Amino acid sequence: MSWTDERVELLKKLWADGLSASQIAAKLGGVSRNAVIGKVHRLKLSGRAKSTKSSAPRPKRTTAPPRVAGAVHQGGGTRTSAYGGSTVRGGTAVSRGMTATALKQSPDAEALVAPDLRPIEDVVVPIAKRLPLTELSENTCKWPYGDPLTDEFYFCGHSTEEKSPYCKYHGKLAFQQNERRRPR
DNA sequence: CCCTGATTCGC
DNA sequence: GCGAATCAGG
Repeated sequence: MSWTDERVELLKKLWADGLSASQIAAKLGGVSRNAVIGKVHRLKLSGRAKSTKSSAPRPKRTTAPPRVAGAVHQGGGTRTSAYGGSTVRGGTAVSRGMTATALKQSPDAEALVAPDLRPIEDVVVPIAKRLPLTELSENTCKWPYGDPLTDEFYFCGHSTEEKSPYCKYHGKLAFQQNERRRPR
């Protein structure tokens, strides 16, 4: 995505409105927050009220930072699928949830349907961050909410635990629900 | 840890 | 010019 006049105008407006770089990046789409910040600086419209620095001016770097080819940091651009084929303890929770919804015709399917995307017992899931797909990163929970075919579709977005596509709440829920399910 | 903006520098 | 990598701070 390139910086068209319109996108620059929107950037200026949102920046002036006090939105953070990542928020602006999300609204613009197709760019990372770094890209936004970089553009802001090039446009020379940084220095917005707040002063983060002042003490200890950043020393210049002498060694070039190592660059990893194909690496993706925050924000937009190339990104692997949220579903990515990654599994968690015997199957994706995503597919499990979808399967449960699709299996309504099965006699005892009711036991499968309702609870699947819901907290159980005293396990409380804090309010989801409701991130769109474009806002997910490697470390955001990819537990889906809503119907992918509607506008009401978003992801949990909490920080995930290491090596897990889900946050501690959804990783735990998926695990516990899986164990509770008794085949009869 | 999460986030923020700032900076450098390879492309 | 662009933006990832990195830094410094909250």
